[in-house]
Amino acid sequence: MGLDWASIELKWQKRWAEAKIFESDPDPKRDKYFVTVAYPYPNSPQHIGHGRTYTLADVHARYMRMKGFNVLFPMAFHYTGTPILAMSKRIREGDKELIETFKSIYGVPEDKLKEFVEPINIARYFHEEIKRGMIRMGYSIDWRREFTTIDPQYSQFIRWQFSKLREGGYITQGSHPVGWCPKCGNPVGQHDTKGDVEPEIERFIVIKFKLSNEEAVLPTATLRPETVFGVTNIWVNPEVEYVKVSVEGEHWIISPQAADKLRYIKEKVEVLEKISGSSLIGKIAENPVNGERILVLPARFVDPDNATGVVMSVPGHAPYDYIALEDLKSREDEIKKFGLNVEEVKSIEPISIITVPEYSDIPAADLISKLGITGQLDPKLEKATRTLYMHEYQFGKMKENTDKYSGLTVAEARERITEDLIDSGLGDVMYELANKPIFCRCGAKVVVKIFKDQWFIDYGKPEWKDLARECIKKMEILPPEMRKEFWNVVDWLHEKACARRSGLGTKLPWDERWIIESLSDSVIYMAYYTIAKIINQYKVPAENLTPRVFDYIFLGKGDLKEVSADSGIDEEILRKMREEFIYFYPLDSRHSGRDLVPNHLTFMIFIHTAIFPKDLWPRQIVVNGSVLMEGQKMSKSLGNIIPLVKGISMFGADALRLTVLGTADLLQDVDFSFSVAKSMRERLEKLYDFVCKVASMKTGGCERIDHMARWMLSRLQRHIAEATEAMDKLMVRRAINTALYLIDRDLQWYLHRIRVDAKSEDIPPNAVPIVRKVLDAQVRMLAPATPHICEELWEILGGEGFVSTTSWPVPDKNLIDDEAEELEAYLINCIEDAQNIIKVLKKVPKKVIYYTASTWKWKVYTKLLTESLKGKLEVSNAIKLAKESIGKLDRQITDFVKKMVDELNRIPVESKERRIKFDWKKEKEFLEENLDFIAKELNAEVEVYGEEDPAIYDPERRAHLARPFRPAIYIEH
RNA sequence: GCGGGGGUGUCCGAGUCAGGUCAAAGGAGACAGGCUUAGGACCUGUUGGCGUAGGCCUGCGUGGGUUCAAAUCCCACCCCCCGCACCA
Repeated sequence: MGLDWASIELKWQKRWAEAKIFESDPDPKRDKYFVTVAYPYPNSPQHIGHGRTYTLADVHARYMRMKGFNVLFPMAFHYTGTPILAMSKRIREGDKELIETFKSIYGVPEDKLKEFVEPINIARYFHEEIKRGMIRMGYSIDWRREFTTIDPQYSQFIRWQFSKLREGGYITQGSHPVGWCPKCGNPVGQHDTKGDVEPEIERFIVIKFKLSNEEAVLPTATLRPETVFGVTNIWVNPEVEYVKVSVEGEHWIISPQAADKLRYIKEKVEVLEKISGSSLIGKIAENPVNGERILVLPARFVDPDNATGVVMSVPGHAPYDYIALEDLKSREDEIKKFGLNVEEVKSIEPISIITVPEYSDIPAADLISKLGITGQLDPKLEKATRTLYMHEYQFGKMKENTDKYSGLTVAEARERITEDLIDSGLGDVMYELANKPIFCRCGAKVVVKIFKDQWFIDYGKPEWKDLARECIKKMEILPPEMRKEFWNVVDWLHEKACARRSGLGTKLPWDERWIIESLSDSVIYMAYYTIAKIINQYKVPAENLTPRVFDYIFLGKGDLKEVSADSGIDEEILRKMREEFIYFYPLDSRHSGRDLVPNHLTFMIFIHTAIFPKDLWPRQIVVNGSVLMEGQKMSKSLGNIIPLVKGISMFGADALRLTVLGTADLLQDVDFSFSVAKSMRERLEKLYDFVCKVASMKTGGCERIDHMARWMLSRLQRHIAEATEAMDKLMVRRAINTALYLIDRDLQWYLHRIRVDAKSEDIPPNAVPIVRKVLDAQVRMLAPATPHICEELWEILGGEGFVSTTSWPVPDKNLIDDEAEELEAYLINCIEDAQNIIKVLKKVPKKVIYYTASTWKWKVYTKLLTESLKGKLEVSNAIKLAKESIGKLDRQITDFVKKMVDELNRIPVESKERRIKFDWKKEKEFLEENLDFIAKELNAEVEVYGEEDPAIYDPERRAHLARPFRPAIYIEH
């Protein structure tokens, strides 16, 4: 069986489009609500994971629309960036893996694939594919405002943005190390490398040890410059050939590999001559910080491919150095071989310069013996080094033999020494890839290059950070846990490169060699949506969109007539654009995945504060987690990426929407699974069947409001309130859970209860109006999440217009009926108690007898209940109160009071407040009214007596156990 | 390291913000029964321990604390996942 989902979806998508209900224009009579979501990068089709963020934004838009707002929810496409470029290059080169991905996972047709050699064709293809998917998911987007980030008009907008930033002093220029492909002549990111490795750049401090009697230095490279005070010798690898190079006029002796690398870092690097490593052994150098005489010694662990290939030896605090030194000292032949003085070498002892808690003076030695390291090529040395590095950095203090750094923490000392060394020319900086080797897709080995005169947006500016903080303070951030994270990001954010040399995008207005990078041209485009409609409509030429035009529209600067004359844009069009912007801005809610928090979302905040006045800053950010596929991360290599359109054809758009929204809280990862999606679809089909059934039923003439009707309607109001509260915080999962499952559970109970007299499974006619009320609310509440099926159900139920534009239900306080709910809870308890006893008895019951509590018990109970609302009950006081209210006291009474005090001190205030309103005389009456139902549930005969009933049947003397809200029970078997 | 999220029963996973009716929703699996030629699907029941009366004991990463009362609040510790940029 099952529904024809596809035709229902198409039907409503078509009707929505025809009725243009999602096209929003300024309407001064209505409040606006502006929702955006980070636009997609069209280098692949969207998959189920992307679907989550967009669906959430759509649900939000739909919810606000039902709340009566004039909602604007637009969409655009982010063509800017290099990955598309890299992809087309790979296609051109016939990359089998990528072609296979496109063909089999993404389903790109052969003829289209051929066009992918042009980057723009990749973008155009996936743009259309993604857009189709969005329409098929039922997103309520105003498509009139669509654009791409390489539209010339948009480029004008971005140029305006950058001019503003530059005017505001937010742009700086400087040099920066980047991963670099020497062959392509471009910086490389993760997507440019073989195996998608992100180049990690490590910063070494080079400390220059001048050789005695020579015009050359041995530049040792280290990550721990503060240990220079503990240097006992220098290590070079005797089996390696070194070179003497001129580095900006200074002579360095380094490995040839280091010389190659330096070319990308230093201005002038020239190799002068080759020098064998062994010939360096025995030379004397001078420690630049204290003038100590330092001997050059041999060590095979020295890697010529790492940094300079020259290492300063700090045996006290570096396990490698310690073991190498011990090694050498124990081998006289080796010492002699290099012509060294045995006594001199043997006299070298580690120097202790740092104190670390729980370590001796020579921490390196501690770790060596602890880990049982035996030689200088032992792999455990790596671990020892890391451990010590971490401990000293965290807990270490500089000793008194470290000159002006003594007493500082290691962390402080490192910073200060680095600065001092570089300032004095005794030190320098060298970069190295931490995760080398890395290869560019073209095959060349990636190096580190200082990228000259790079343009930056200076997110490190303190005054700017203050503005950003102010914006965050005023903003709503959902879920609230994320606020802290934004706060931290602002703290550590610094200069961010904002332009690059290749890729699609907009050229920097003042330096056209550069293309504005994609995280920098996507920060205030929400403003552009407001005018994109008009630009598209009137086909406003890009060249007319001058900076003065944007100043006028977005900042209200200048005079309409003048701006019109100056730009050549009609006054009317200009005025309209200004109107749209003023009406829809600021942005009310921005949605994205949590991966964009440390970059895009924070940049958006920064740039808004730099360009717009405070009343136009964004008002809310909503962050959601990602989607796993059957418990695993989605990835191409696992082949578990399901394109969204495929998901739609498998489960239907609504079931898919429900699955990505209803199975995890905002921040948590959704674990998508086929079985869940399938059960969601089945759940919706069940709802459909039920609605059809109810819609076809005759409504009973009299709409008698009996106990169960009151109960059902009361429960419904609570669920509406709960779902509304949840939606307001975008806790969509909770809202769905309430609207779909909790309401249904109560509805099932309601139907179960009222069917007691009816033989058939049909709903009694007088209950139909109640059921319809429930369904009406349920369909409205589900409409944002599952719009297609809800439109269908809305139509079946005879609703007016579209459910998408009808109102969200409002709980009716007058229908809240505490008594009905209390009575019903009471009944369920009575049944469960009896069932519990039957279970323990392990007998089939013949007759179940309930005894309700006597008048005096109720009197005392009511008294104690009143008293307990004032504060904690004490047994002694309670006994006094009991005596007052019934005028006597005996063992039975005190036992009862003790029990009640215990119970009353345990139940929540809310239920006490409900109970205090309860008319206890109804207890027995209510049980009697429901005898048939209880009998059916327990599958036994049921009788009810009052504890004081003269005609009581109580063979086992159980009646005296009766308590208010808890009748005594006797079960005959 | 810094920052963020998280550790719940056989497993997955709610509950934690607003402490109490929480032995802890909902699934899955397992077991028993119904249906069926059989399997599947479906339905009913059981699924921490003890108990011939609605009860008791143990229990929500570990250890403390606050409280009449803690899965929920506070402190410390252990473990897992994610981010730390020039990449969308």
